[in-house]
Amino acid sequence: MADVAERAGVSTSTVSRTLRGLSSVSPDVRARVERAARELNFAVSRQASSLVTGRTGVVAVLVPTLKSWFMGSALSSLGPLLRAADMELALYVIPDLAERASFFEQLPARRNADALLVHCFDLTEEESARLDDLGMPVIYVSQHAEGRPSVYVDDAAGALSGTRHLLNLGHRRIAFVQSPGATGFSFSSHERLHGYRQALAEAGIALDDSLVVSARAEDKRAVAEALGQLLGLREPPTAVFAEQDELAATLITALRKARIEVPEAMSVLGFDDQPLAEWFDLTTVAQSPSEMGRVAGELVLRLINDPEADHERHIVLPTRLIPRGTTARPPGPATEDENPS
Amino acid sequence: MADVAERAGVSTSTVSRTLRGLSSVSPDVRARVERAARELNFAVSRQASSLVTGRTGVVAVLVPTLKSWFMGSALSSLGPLLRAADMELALYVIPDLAERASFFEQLPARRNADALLVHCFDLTEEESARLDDLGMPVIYVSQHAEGRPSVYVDDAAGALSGTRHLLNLGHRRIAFVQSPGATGFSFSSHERLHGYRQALAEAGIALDDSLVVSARAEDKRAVAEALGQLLGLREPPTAVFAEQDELAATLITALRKARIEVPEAMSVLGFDDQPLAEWFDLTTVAQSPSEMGRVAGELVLRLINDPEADHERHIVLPTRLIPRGTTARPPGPATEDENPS
DNA sequence: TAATGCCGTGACAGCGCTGTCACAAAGCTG
DNA sequence: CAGCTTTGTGACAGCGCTGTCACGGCATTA
Repeated sequence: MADVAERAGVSTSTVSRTLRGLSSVSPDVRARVERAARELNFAVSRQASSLVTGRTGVVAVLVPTLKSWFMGSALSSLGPLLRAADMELALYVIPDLAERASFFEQLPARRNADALLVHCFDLTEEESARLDDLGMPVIYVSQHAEGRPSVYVDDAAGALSGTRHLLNLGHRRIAFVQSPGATGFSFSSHERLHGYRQALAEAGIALDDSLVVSARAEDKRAVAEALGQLLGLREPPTAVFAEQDELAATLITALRKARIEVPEAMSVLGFDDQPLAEWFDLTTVAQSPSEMGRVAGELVLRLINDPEADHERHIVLPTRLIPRGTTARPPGPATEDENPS
Repeated sequence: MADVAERAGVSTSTVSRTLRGLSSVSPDVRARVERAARELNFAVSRQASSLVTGRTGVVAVLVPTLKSWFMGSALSSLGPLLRAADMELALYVIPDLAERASFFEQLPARRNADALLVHCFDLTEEESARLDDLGMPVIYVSQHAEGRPSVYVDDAAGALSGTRHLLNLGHRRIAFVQSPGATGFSFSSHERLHGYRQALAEAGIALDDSLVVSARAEDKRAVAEALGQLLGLREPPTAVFAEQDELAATLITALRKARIEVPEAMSVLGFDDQPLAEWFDLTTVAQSPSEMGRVAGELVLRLINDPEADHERHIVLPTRLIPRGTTARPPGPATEDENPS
């Protein structure tokens, strides 16, 4: 910076002011400084300025993985947004519980970021409490954190409308398939199940726990077994609501293999609307992770600029039902069932 | 840090030495300092230390998007590796040409990282030259950069073995479908085409340019049209080699719609082995982006630690052919064709 | 016993910026 | 035209660390 100052014939103070875009610099000095900076290929050192300002210009982002469509989309919209605000994005990929423990042990983001964005982790209260002590805004994305700023999709409402759609088609026996993660069922999982149950209750249909089964989405064998449980019931379902599209796709594959036509003999409904859904022509409840990334990014920038302000703490995003080809009226005399007693 | 020093009854120098793990600290002092640091919830400020050491502890990573399976997998393996080496990962998502121009204009990574990892961009020579001036190691991932360190998959060899597989099955009319990106055909694209041609040449089959068509993978209509070109030939192909799995999946969908059985009437071969391939039971040439991320991460760490060392500049990763259900012998009296004159 | 070397520790400057204050010059006001 | 404000600029301390150097104490050697 001293070099630039010398070349432009001004003090380093003035160079600093110019490069930060402060207004109290006369136009010709500004021009001289900018030229000098360009000629010398100069860029301010973030390290040095953050040392004095106390702001790092970094947003730390915690994600469990980047392999999922969801994370990829969220970060793909978050990234450019932060860059436009002249912020860096420090990424922490925490793939398993061991890494997670070591992360919370060291908390490497501690003094090295202005805010933290935590994606989809379903943290324990203890973990959240540690993050509270970080001394920076922490935003929970795609999960609900009591009393802390968070951005998430309205899973319950989505599942509610999805289930209603199946009911409206005439289905009365509707199964729900859940997928547990490494630390049990996620918050989203619970909410979606809740929405499903609410829709059934609303329609006056008694809950039947044998219609709710679970299997890890990645484990095709387990999914097939879960399907088997449903097919072996005295009164099997005519529709299956899968908590995630991937699960739905696996179910469809298994159903086809068993020569059970989708949607003629069995309707399948997904949740997410990831690219796979289109390949499978899957009716699904869409959420938009890129929208979520954008909203979370905007919130984080607001919180950095005034952490005290009374921002909306919980931003809940809507879902949309996308009708495609895997749902239809149930087999049999559905017309008569449509106006139940 | 002063607080820790006071609490432990030592100087800040000693605290610094302890926390950096230098050996010249007596065991009991080390224990005292570590306890004090833990009790005060202290972590060193990277900004401050990088100011004096000149090393930022950051690896900047440039990616075009994170929505692709490829990027997600690469970063998912890179992330934990860098964290294990106590490095931060600064992510720059550059989705379009405008962002790209502005990135190269500002070069925000300039003094804020120790190394730069550039993924899949097919940079112009001018852009690469700018990066050379950055004063830090720059590693090109999944692309070939003349005279600069890079990590990429052996696309030509992969396409060669893929095409050979089709030839071995008895196919003689084999089409190749390419997908152009925003800046034309990628390096990989060219290499794969090259491998395809080489296999044909090797088998003594004359190249027929009408068998090489192109369509953007995302544009299903365009892919269908490209397929139409092939089907409208006087002597249509019996197999199609798609440059990417997504393209292959779109082709399969279009073929099914046209009631052309895969693989009975037409074999389809992909390239990538992304999750979609398994859903489509697609025979494909597999590459491993997570392996690539790992290798790139190791290389970057080596280059940071001694930039002058004579490291292997180009790391070429192998591909593997994954036989699945979308390739078969060509229709008709293939047995006779198998030993061509 | 004196000379020598090594080990563990502390003092202190300085990394590259920014914020504060001081100050000169120019523009107002009555 | 004196006295005020406003504007643009420079000097300088200090952010939180680390690297260097100096120094006291102990072990080793002649």
